[in-house]
Amino acid sequence: MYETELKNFSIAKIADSGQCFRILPEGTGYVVIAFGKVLRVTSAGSSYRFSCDEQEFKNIWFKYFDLDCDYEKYKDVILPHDDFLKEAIHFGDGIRILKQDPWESLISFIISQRKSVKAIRTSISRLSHLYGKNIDGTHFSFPGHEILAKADEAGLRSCGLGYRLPYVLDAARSVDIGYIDLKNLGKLETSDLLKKLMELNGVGIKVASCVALFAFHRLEVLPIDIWMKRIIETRYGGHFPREYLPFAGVLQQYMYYYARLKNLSWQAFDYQN
DNA sequence: ATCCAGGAGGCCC
DNA sequence: GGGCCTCATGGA
Repeated sequence: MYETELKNFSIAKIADSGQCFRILPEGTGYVVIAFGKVLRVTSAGSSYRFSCDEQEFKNIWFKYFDLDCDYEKYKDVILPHDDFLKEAIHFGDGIRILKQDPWESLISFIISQRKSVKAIRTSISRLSHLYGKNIDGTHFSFPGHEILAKADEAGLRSCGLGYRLPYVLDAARSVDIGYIDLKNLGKLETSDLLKKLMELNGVGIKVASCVALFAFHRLEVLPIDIWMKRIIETRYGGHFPREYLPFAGVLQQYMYYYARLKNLSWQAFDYQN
């Protein structure tokens, strides 16, 4: 058990921010399944309790939650008349950009295309139960590439992958044979990282951007999904403000969370697909 | 029941 | 390079 006070940290908001799919409400708190481990998180007054010792917290979870980054500073970059971002950052205070496992992120966001966050969670949960390791009796690790590369199609189909099934298989095989070396991708410049990821069938600019942002912490990358398209179109006249570009990924996360959870209306916005 | 979802590939021009 | 069309399926 490790207990600590944390600023700008909300496990609930992070769990529902659409960047990760295996932080789930359980009991009075949340359970995080990552790196083959299970971490329980509960709030205790103004502090948080984590179900691990101090050493594990500092070795693994401190980095994962990006706790050495000060998120208060993003309030200072809001442009004078940008009430939308002001609202979004206020509403989403506590969100952080995680540093997730690149392999799990890659497969997760390949699966994510044209799926709701809820449906993505379901697919990844099934995938883990079917091919992952039993960690503690009830939670299963995300399966490694060596397992998925040899997975049977019937099993994969039962995970609800739909037309993304060959994409997942191809990616697993590409990583398994070393065509994609995830350990070394982090050394690449962002544009080269995106290019390399997009060599995979089923990985376009949006999925590559999510992996770059949520696993490789490239905060300048701006993933544009249907929600961000609507936001940019209706709130920013079709162009994401260039003043925000150096950390567009972070600001985008507040906007996405705000729009999705407030279920904003888009007036006459008719953009679809 | 009908529509939507953290999109991408394959055409065609 | 941009404009359409299609893709399988869970969730609301």
